[in-house]
Amino acid sequence: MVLMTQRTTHGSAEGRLAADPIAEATRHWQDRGWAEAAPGMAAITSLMRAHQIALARVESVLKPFGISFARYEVLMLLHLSRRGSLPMRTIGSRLQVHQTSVTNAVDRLEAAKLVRRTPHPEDRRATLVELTASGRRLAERATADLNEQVFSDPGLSPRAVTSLVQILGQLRHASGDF
Amino acid sequence: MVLMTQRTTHGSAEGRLAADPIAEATRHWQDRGWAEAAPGMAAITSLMRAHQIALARVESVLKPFGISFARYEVLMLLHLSRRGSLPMRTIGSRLQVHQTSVTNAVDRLEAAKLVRRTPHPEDRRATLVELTASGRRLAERATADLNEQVFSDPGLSPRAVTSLVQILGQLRHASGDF
DNA sequence: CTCTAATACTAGGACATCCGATTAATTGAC
DNA sequence: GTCAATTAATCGGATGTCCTAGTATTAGAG
Repeated sequence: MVLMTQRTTHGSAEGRLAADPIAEATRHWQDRGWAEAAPGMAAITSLMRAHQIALARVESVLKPFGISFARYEVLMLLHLSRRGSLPMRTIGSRLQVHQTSVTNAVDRLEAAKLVRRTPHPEDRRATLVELTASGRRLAERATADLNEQVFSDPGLSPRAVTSLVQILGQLRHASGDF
Repeated sequence: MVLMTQRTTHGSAEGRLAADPIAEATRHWQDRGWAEAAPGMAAITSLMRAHQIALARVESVLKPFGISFARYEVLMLLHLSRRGSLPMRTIGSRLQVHQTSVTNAVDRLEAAKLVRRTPHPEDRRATLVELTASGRRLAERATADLNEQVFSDPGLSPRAVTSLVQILGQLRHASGDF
């Protein structure tokens, strides 16, 4: 997930920490005459790696609850909705994932009795996904832990956090995310 | 991948574009008394979504070459190495992925004759992965396309790109990535 | 009202990732 | 030197994501 590099181990004794893989990749790009694309490569590669790190942190907190981040998102989407229920289709749109991923997540959540599938009253093609009492409890407890263990201290200064959200917002906007 | 929100469709005529899902999530967090964790939640959620977008862009460029980004990374790692070959183990360390993911990627690359497995001359436990001529050509062509279609214009101003790399660098560093 | 087009979901398959367990080979301690 | 601990790979299994159908059901055109 980090794209080439060169963990320079030359340095001193007992293999001191490797250099930043992304800085090394940038150097490679420049040496090969791709200087114009180097910053973009570094940005995207950083994004991939940071995502991997953040996801791992989040999943480790959710692990005790027996759910993945994907399933947590479905749970919270329902939890924060007025009725505590939404059509499958809507869940996919809000989370921006493929329909089949929703089917998959809901299958597992339903097996764990955290949600329940109900026929949509007005559209017989559709299925409503409804939070169960235990699903709601789990969503609240998981959020408390996530807020405490990850979101309250994401590993960046408040300024950096704001800046990051702003920049990624630009990127998302440029891709029609909103 | 975006965590709750509420695609406000209230507005005007023909359902105007939804509001930013992450801004909405932030509002929900604040309304529920989780203000302290809201920025971190927004940052991590933005990261997840931006990653998804960036990955999709990259994969669409690589698709014609018949490889995924994961396999492209392995190819480039070998391409940029001195000998054009590396032990499986090293590939996993550089890319920061599990050993089994490397086995998986190399299996597919080898099936496509883009790399070749060779016994390590000094350590019989290890296996060297070596780039084939066609693997090297593909790496160069894929990089040319990636540089041109994605990295040269990642969807952010040069200033934002620099800032992003810097901030994600902090985050990676805080997680011991380098 | 009827028939085609669009929509909602599920099924099955391809990939990628991680984890735990297993096999083979190398290291290091006594 | 010999044996336990460590290290390198692979295998099988669980998840998650996307894609391509395929099945219902609803909507819209005529």
